[in-house]
Amino acid sequence: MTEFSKEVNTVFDSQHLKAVLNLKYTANFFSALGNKELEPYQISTPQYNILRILRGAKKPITMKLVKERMIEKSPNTTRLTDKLLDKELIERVRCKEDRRVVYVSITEKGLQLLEKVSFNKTMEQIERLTEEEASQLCYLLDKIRN
Amino acid sequence: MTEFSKEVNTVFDSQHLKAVLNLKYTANFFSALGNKELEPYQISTPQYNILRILRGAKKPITMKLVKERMIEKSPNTTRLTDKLLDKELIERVRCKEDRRVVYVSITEKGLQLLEKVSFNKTMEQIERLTEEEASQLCYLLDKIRN
DNA sequence: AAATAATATTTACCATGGTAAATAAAACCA
DNA sequence: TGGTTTTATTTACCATGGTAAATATTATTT
Repeated sequence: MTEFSKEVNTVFDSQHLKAVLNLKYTANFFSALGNKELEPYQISTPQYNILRILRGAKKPITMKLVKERMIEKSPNTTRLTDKLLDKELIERVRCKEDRRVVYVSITEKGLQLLEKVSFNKTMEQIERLTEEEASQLCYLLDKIRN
Repeated sequence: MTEFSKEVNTVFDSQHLKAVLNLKYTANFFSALGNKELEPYQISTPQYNILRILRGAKKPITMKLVKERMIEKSPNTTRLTDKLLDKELIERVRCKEDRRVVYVSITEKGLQLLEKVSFNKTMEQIERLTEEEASQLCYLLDKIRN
């Protein structure tokens, strides 16, 4: 019996509701694990994601594009990039042609940090599923949402 | 192609990592949906969960027990119960024998609120899975964690 | 009995997520 | 041109999650 099912059993009955709670519980489990793995590098998961996006872009991109590529919602992007700026992991430049626009890019220091991060524990965890099971999980998650 | 997979594809390759991101994305989807469904009642999901726990207990229980039965972590329980108190949905009494202990219980008003809430949209969503698929999802989530 | 340890709860602090409003600049239009 | 609308970004506000420290009270130990 996993921890979360203590309350579940007192309250819910169907497999469906159990699945949703299990979903949240498991997502939370992985978030916590991810945070733990990033702790040595002093950045948060959303900050890490922004660095990934910037590395993937291979050139300065607008805040707008960063926001679009993030899973989470927008106005916090400024706050997150502020912190990455403080740590000199990214750079921010205002566009000369259109002064509303701000370009963001990853610095050498940022790239080096990304090199160092490896989500070993997370990998270990998710590899408890076979490749086929992982696909099956994705299928079920897509189906439950769409 | 779902929204989140835009970034996924640029960055990750294996089914496993895709599954973890899908997991977070889907959990987030359901959180947002749940918040939306509770909005008319002016309580948050964690507040709702506390009410459920208190109704389930059928008698005043200690803060300690409330915390133990919650999925999320502890010290915020005080903050959450403060808000429920403001709305007169719960009551709090300090134990006379052991003055460290605080008992919490749900009020009539709290019970009535619980009666009214129905997670229709959430139910609709999760019923896109068959009973068997829901079980399978639970199985996979348990396996990936344990 | 006094000092110390343990327990229950609260408070403080910091980072996040989400909505809405504010700001600034450009585009559009009459 | 002057006024309005749109777009890009930022700021403000509020609720949450997590860790750690503070407080209050009880239990234990010497």
